[in-house]
Amino acid sequence: MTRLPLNTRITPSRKAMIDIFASTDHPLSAVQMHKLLKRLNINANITTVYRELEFLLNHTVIHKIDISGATTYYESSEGDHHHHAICTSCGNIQDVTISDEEAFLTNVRKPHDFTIKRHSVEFYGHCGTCN
Amino acid sequence: MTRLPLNTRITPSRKAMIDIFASTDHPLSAVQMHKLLKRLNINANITTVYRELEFLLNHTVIHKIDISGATTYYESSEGDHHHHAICTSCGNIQDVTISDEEAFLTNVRKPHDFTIKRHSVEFYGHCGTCN
DNA sequence: TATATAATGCAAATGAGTTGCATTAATAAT
DNA sequence: ATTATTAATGCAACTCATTTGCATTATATA
Ligand SMILES: [Mn+2]
Ligand SMILES: [Mn+2]
Ligand SMILES: [Zn+2]
Ligand SMILES: [Zn+2]
Repeated sequence: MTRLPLNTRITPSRKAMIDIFASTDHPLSAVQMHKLLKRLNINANITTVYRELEFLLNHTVIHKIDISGATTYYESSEGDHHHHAICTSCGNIQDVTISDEEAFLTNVRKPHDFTIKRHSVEFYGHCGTCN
Repeated sequence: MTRLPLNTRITPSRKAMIDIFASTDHPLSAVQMHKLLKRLNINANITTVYRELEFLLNHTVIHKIDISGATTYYESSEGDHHHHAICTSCGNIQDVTISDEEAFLTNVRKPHDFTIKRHSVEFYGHCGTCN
């Protein structure tokens, strides 16, 4: 929850994107966000969407969900730390938590002198409807 | 270690790529592999390299290392299961093992009805020389 | 109301990876 | 050894996500 810089201007697309991320539990791609904005009659350019995603990432309002060989998704940084399960058949993304993630991290035998800043954990497989 | 199909032809670039992966502990990108082949006087087209990587992936000779916002790397499937630490400053990739990974997996609270086929774990931060 | 500059639109560029198609070459069959 | 089959390849063109340069617009501030 870093504060946004004081020189940050509240533009319609920025406000809308922040609101959308805050009010949905579902990850979104840049293109999906672009379409959502259109539906709200906010006709931002896709470039603007990408730039705003970058901005929100930089200020930890959102974070990335990297999917192997596919488009990047983004979701709000609100809520507890968690990871994702991605269906390789339909692309469906679901939340995954690791109970006692502390223990998991202490079991990581990281390279000598490596300082871990963040980690990324994804599970790939088939969701209920694709099984 | 799935067998390669019986109709698989042993071409110079295929043999070289298999050998290279088998004899190095270092992950390689498609472009790096392409350059390595050149140095061995094997002038395969970059398309051929991509196609061969796909082939070797399909037959589990190698596997992917997905790096957030960067080029994909590949490494041999030989050796014990492990993960990676990626330096966000210099791109250096190092192996990471999780002791008692069994425990880690049993602590994963996966979505109901989701069948996990594989998982991906990466650590991002700064390596020794970039600290 | 005027000013500074953050944000935007648009077109063009980038970069990784993919695809279609004609050609070549590894292997099996004769 | 020769021929036939088809896997593998080269090349150019393409796709797709994302980025960049630059001129223009609009938000916040004075
Ligand atoms: Mn999530
Ligand atoms: Mn490795
Ligand atoms: Zn599914
Ligand atoms: Zn480094």
